[in-house]
Amino acid sequence: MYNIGMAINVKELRIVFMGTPEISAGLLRTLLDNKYNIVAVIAQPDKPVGRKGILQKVPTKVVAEEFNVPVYQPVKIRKDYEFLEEINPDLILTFAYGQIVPEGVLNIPKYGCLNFHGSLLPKYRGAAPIQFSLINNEKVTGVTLMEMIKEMDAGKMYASKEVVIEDSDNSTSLFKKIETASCELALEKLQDYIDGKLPGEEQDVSKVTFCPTIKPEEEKINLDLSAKEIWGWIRALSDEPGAFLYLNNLKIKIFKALLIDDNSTGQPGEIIKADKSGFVFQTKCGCISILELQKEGKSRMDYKSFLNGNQGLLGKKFN
RNA sequence: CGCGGAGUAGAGCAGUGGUAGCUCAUCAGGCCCAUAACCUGGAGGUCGCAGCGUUCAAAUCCUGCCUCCGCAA
Repeated sequence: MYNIGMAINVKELRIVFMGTPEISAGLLRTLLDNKYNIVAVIAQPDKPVGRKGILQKVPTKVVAEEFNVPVYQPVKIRKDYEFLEEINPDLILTFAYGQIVPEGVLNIPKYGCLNFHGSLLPKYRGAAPIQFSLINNEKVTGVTLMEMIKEMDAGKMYASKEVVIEDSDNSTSLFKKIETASCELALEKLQDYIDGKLPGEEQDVSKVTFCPTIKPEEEKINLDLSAKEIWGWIRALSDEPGAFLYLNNLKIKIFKALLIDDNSTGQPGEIIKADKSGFVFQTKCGCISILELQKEGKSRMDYKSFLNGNQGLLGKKFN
């Protein structure tokens, strides 16, 4: 559709990269390592991090500075994007930027705006696709290279790459896998896109699902759910921020667990085993074996260490 | 100065003034068809750092600092 017959190397195009977190920084680094001409990086403003509230550079900014690429961090891109006109990009790539990109921006680059989305669209449009693929115990997810349009995550899909979810995966490992897949997808398909070889496929509206951001109150494990669903939440919230339950009024974060069975019934939250052979609690339907956890005020530890210092838990209940 | 918890053997904890203890792990030996089970014995800590603080006596009280963690942002 663009310049067919006239070879244009994607690496010669002026590309603006928009993204903020670690996963985005990984893709940015790959593009820079492969000599893509990133002329600017747009990221969320730096935010205070940690107990002390120290201002920390966002991950994409760190990478950009390493390669001497100018960084822009508008508080509201919706209102503040005239600087892009001067940069005059040919193409904009976005991956987990964190703000809605206004239509005014979408119209600037001649080759348009592409987004990397961490799911196989049309499933899991929205903010937390990677976490929700775990919450819903998906076996396969992936990353989709898509056209950005006004409606969020609704544009044409140009290419995608599948990622297999193992039982041992959690959010941290799955983010890493998606990051790797995104890098491969970029290197394999961006040139094809520029060459006009990717027609793009409209999303099947009947198959669209959405995933909202996870609210802090959802980090508390809901004992009305089945063991399988709880297991999904534990994996989705691990290693950060950690799904938790209360035991004796103390917050216990569960970082790693196993689904032991998904049909036994009993008192939800009751600890039915607490010895060397395991630390298991019952749910409404099935039970879960805790492998790594953290008591509030303490650091993360394996279940054997925890039980060593916290004896007599058999029969007690999480709530 | 946002609130709070904690730093004692490799790990998890107890120990709020008087010669440092428990559980697990570890090592040696024993029992057993066998064992992650059980029995016996051993090794392993200047009790986060500093004050040459208070005291006849400090892990324990006081002062300052460092580090880790939960919450709030």
